[in-house]
Formats: sequence, C-alpha cells, structure tokens
Amino acid sequence: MTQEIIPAGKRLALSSGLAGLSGARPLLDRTGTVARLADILRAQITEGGLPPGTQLAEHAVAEALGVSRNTLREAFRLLAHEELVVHEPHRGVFVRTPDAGDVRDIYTTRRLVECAAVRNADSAPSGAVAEIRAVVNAAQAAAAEQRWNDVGTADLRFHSAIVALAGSRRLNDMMRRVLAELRLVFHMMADPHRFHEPYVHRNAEIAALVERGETDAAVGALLAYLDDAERQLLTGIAERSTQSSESIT
Amino acid sequence: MTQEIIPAGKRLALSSGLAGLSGARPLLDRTGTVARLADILRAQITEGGLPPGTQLAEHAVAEALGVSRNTLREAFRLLAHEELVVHEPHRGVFVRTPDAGDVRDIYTTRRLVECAAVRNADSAPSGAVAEIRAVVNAAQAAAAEQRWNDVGTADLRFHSAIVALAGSRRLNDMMRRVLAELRLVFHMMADPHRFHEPYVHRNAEIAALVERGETDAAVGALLAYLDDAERQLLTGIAERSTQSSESIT
DNA sequence: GCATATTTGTCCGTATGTATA
DNA sequence: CTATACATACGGACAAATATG
Repeated sequence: MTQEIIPAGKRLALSSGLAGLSGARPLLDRTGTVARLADILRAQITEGGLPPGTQLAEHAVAEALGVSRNTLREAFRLLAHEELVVHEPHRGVFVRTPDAGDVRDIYTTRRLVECAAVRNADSAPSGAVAEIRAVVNAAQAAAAEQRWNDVGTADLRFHSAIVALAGSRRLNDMMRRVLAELRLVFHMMADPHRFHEPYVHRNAEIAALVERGETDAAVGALLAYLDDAERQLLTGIAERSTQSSESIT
Repeated sequence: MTQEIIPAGKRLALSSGLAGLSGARPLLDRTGTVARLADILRAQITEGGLPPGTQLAEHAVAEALGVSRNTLREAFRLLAHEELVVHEPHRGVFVRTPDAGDVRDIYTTRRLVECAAVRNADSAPSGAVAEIRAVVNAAQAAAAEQRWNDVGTADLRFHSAIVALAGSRRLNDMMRRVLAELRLVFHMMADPHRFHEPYVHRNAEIAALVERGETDAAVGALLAYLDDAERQLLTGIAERSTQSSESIT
C-alpha cells in the first residue's frame, strides 16, 4: 500500500510503444550500444509512445530491443539520472509521472534561467539570435499545416534557443533535460493541440523583441508566457488527478 | 598521438585512493549497490583521492570494491552523466581533467544562476537565508583552525545555499553537480589553501548583504567574487599546462 | 608494420531477495 | 501464507578494439 502510480492495468503495455522498432540489431557504431538504447527509449518516452506510468520490465524491453539485460540496465541508469524514468528499489523502472510540484519546480527553473539568458542577449554567442528566428519560422510553418506535434517540438526548441543566448553548454544540457521532462507533462494533458497553438504567436513576439534589442520587454513577455503556461498545465494536471480511477483507453 | 590525458605512469595508481575503503561488503541496504558505489567513487574523486586523469580500470576497481564488473559499469554511467568521469569508447573511464573552456563554462553558469537566485532572495523559501549564515559561520570556524580542506567544502556549500534561494530542487541538483566538477579544478591548483582563504571574508560580506535585503549590492559583490575566482583558476590552469611533462609526485 | 596481450563491450546463466497475486 | 514473478547482483564467456613489444 505504498503508491498507486500505475493505473494497474497498463503495466507492460509497452508492446505498443516498442513494436515498430528495429531493435534486433546487436551492432554498434560510434556511439555505443548503451547510448543508442538510451536514445531510443528517450525518444519513445518524449514522443508519447511510452506514456507516464508504464513499467519498463527488463526482460520484455531487452528482448524487444534485442539487447541483454545488463546493457539495458546501464541505459536505465542514464534515463533515471535524467529523471525521465523513476527507479523504484525492488520493483523496476517506470516512465515518470510528474505531479503539480514537479511542474512548479520546472517553471521556477525555467523562469530563472530563460529570463537571465534573455538579459544576456547582448553578449550572446554569434548565431544564437538567428537560431531563434529559424525555430519561430519552423513553428509557424508547422502551425499553418496543422502539424501540432511538430508545433510542440518547435516550441521546446524555441526555448532551448532562448537558453542558448547564455552561451553555456552545461546550461544548454540542463535545460534540454528539463524540457524533455516537460514533454511528459504535455502528454498528460487533454489535447496538446489547443495547448501549443496560442504560443506560436507569443514566441514570435518574443523573438522580435529580442532581435530589436528590447530585452526588458522581451523578458516581460517571456515571464507572462511562462506564468500562463504553468497555470494551464497545473489546471490540466488537477483535472487529470480528479478523474483518477477511470478506464484509460 | 591523440591526447596525453594520463601522465603515463599514473594509470592504475588507484590503489592509493581505494586502499582504505571497506568495499568488500556485497550487502545492500535501502539505496542499492550501484548508488552506493557511485557515492564511494564520487567522494573519492571530489576529495582528491583519485586525481584528474587517473584511469578507473574495470577489473581493478571491481575487485578493490568487491563488486562485479557489470554492477560497476552501471555506477560508471552515473558518474559519466555527472561529468565527473569521461567514458572513452573502448578505452575506459578516466577521472575528468577540466580545461580552461570548462572553467569558463562553469562560471558563466554560476554567474547566471547564483545572481538570479540572490535577486530572488525576497521570496526565498523559509530557512534558506539562515542556512547561508550557518555555512558562513562554519567556514570562519574552519579558517580559524586552519582546516583548509573544510574551508573549501564550506565555500562550495555556501554557494549551494545561495542557489537554494531560488527554491528549485532541480536547480539545486544541477548546481551541486557543477560545484562537484569545480572541485576537480581545485585539485589541479598549486595550493588550494591560498585559494580559498580570502573568500571566507567575501562570503561573509555577501551573506550580510543578503540578510539586510540589499540584493543589488549582494549581486554586485557576488559577481566580483565569481570574476576573481574564475580569473584565478584560469591562470592556475594555464600554469599547470605549461609545465606539462614534468614529473608529478 | 606486425603479432600479441590486455581491456573493454556485450551476452548468458544463475542464485538470492523482494514484492505482489 | 504460499507461490509466482521480477529485480538485483554475481561470475564466466567470447568478440572486438586497443595498447604493447
């Protein structure tokens, strides 16, 4: 009677998420098997193929991907360190199910880092501002063609580009991980389409302000963006937790 | 002729660092063997027992600590993800040797995060300011008794306490890792004593400014601190790299 | 430049302890 | 409470890559 993290009927439902993977290749290139394993699982998790709460049983996943359990466990350690999965002592690893506290923590981190990065826009590394513009254009193109999944991807890449204004590799890496976590939250929302759509225009506005050197205004717009997004996600999570024991298709 | 990371006579000199460890305990408590392994190695690395560049050969370390090679590799993945060690494909894992670029990157990260955290001092979580004061007192006590190693520890804990003003667990974790990396740089310096000593007083000053609510002045003092420390470390690294092929006691 | 020894990368089988039905 | 399933950790094996003489 510890926790009921898992919907209790959904464990080991990873056949769906891992089905279309050409995993049966015990061959290694430059990166090494473990790193590629982590890439595959990370992609599956962030793309929504393995929704929050699903258990990643060693034997099943190892067989599905054509690797040994030892190798897989090494990849699990990486993902656990990135907080994409949780490692419960003698129970196994599960795709993380972020709660309201996680959302608040992620957004305090984002507010601090992203706003400070924008304030540093003057002395940003060359090409950083251009990258922001490029991502905004990609987002608008995706929105025009109603490719909402790509819109969500572009949104996260936009904010990665914002962080890149600070010019620190470690900061970039950290925020990339945090934004990957945030994707888990997106997949817990009702319909991600509606969520991302209004932010396309707001991102474009922020980008324009940064380009024009109006950093204070840009920071203000960014703060408003983050506050709105956080609020929306928190209400989304609250709704989800009330309809707890329903059947999940 | 790739790199000369290792002093070429110092590889596998981990007998010194791992000698006094009660590693021969194949018993697991709450945390799990892998996590404890990582703790042991992390401590050894940050305390200077395993200086930058030393190779951590799987067989030797596994035997010294009384664990299997597979288990040890899982711990290595964690440390590699924390950037305390580097994993060279088919060559092994080595204690990281930070270069000037790393120092610059670490300090841009610190400038951004720590200054922003101080600016958030008004709405900091309760007890955060008191913790800063406590660490400053500990540092002054250690300095009075010439326990320079403890002074260095207190210095890093001081800055962790600064970051805690932001009130984000993820930010705390990230900066704890960055500061652990910074310890590697300290151990590359000539004498760490001289390095830490002057900062005891400066930390106390910053703490006082934070307590009095003079955040702007506190940020200014913190920035000056970080700039000076970075400059000092960069010159220290430059000196070290010029006397490259000397015998190392 | 080549042959050999060492080390890593990956796999398998297995014993033990833990959690759950 | 027993039984089953699973994670944990170990040890050995082999191929591949690297380092050494």
